[in-house]
Amino acid sequence: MSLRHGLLGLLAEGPASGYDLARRFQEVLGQVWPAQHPKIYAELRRLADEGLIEVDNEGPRRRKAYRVTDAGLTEIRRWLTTGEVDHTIRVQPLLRSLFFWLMEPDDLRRHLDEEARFFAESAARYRAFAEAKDRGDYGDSPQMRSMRVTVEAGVRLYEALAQWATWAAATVAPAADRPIATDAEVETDAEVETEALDFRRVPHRP
Amino acid sequence: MSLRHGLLGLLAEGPASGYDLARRFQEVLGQVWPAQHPKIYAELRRLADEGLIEVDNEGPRRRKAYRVTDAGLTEIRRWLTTGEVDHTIRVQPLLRSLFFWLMEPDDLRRHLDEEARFFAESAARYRAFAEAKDRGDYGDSPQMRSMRVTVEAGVRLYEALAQWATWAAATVAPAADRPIATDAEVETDAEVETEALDFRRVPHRP
DNA sequence: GCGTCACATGTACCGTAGTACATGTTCTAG
DNA sequence: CTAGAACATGTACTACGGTACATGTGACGC
Repeated sequence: MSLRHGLLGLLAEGPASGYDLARRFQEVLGQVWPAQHPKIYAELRRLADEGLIEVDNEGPRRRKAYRVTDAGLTEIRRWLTTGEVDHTIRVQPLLRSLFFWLMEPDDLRRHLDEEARFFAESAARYRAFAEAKDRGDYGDSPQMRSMRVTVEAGVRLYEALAQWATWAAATVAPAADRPIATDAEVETDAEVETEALDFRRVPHRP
Repeated sequence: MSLRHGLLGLLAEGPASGYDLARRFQEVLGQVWPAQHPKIYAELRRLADEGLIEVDNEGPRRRKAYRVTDAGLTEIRRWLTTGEVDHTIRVQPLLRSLFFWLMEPDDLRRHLDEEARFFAESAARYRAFAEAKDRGDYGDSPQMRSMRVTVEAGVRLYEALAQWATWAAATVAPAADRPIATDAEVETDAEVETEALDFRRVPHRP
């Protein structure tokens, strides 16, 4: 039931259409909280039925933008302050790691290398945004400050995973032909060529 | 479709009943990959229908233990080496953090303190197990070595989250009446009173 | 001998996530 | 002026996870 509150929260920043919200979800939360447009449109209708949001304006191409109502604002605040936090972290690579003992050392090594690279790239992408934000590239609204905090979590989480994968490769399937890397050496500073995340607000084109 | 492979992987360690598997999922993966017994029993039947597992023995109280077949072993190996890795990390606290700007500073501070405490405790619990393992408390099977790797990820992930929450509290809602903590100071070494995780193999009582 | 706990397995239902498919509209580049 | 991209919204179906409910069995203490 988080999609519901995710939408409510995004709408609290300003009116947006289902299409806008789908894109924002994808850009900002793509790796962290995927949501498909069919679900978004359906949920928006339900939220509107319950009076938590209402149509703000209708634009070209059947575009329909919504805004939160007072009831909606109350609800998202209630969820944030008194709602149960779901602490499960569903990370498939962790599940897989339980079964590493079933893999051929070569396959495992290759697998962990790829994982490390992927996580390091993700971390670098998030860090690039964090740094842009800290330079002031995106202004300094309260929403931006919150997003900065979210992005920081992304950076830390992906860095942790990248370093874990590297550590795991050295621990579980040490290669004779390469030096065992230590955590310090694998700092994910990454000169990785990263396509920058676009966290800018979706412009409202009414 | 990870439950399927999770069960296959656990059964690769040795025969077990649905009940055993439910308990192991809960103990080992409770916070990371929850799975309820109804789903487990259903999936076991499906796996048996497809010939990936078969009944090993039937015990008292309708107990039915399964073991993997060769086909099942092949399948789990295939999944591990060539199956697509799902890299989404679904962490509700991250979603929530996007909306921190909607919270009262006091509520937010309280919230982040609680989160930090929770994550630190989780990290400490996993670390306690990791240390026990490193002392040799649980023997040294290949499975145990894999589990050690999984647990290491848990430790790192929860530590990262704990430090993030503490950092966020200091960044987003700094309290006038308390010093701003730095990352270094909040090392999650935690003298937290933790109930140790029980990672021992579920004994087979036929 | 009886109550209670842990063992052990299941059915039924609901809500949500994901995928495939379908459709109409405006803008822009050639 | 037309092809294609991007905008914009939806339906239908499938897979999956979670909760509630239901039932039977063996062990153990009192």
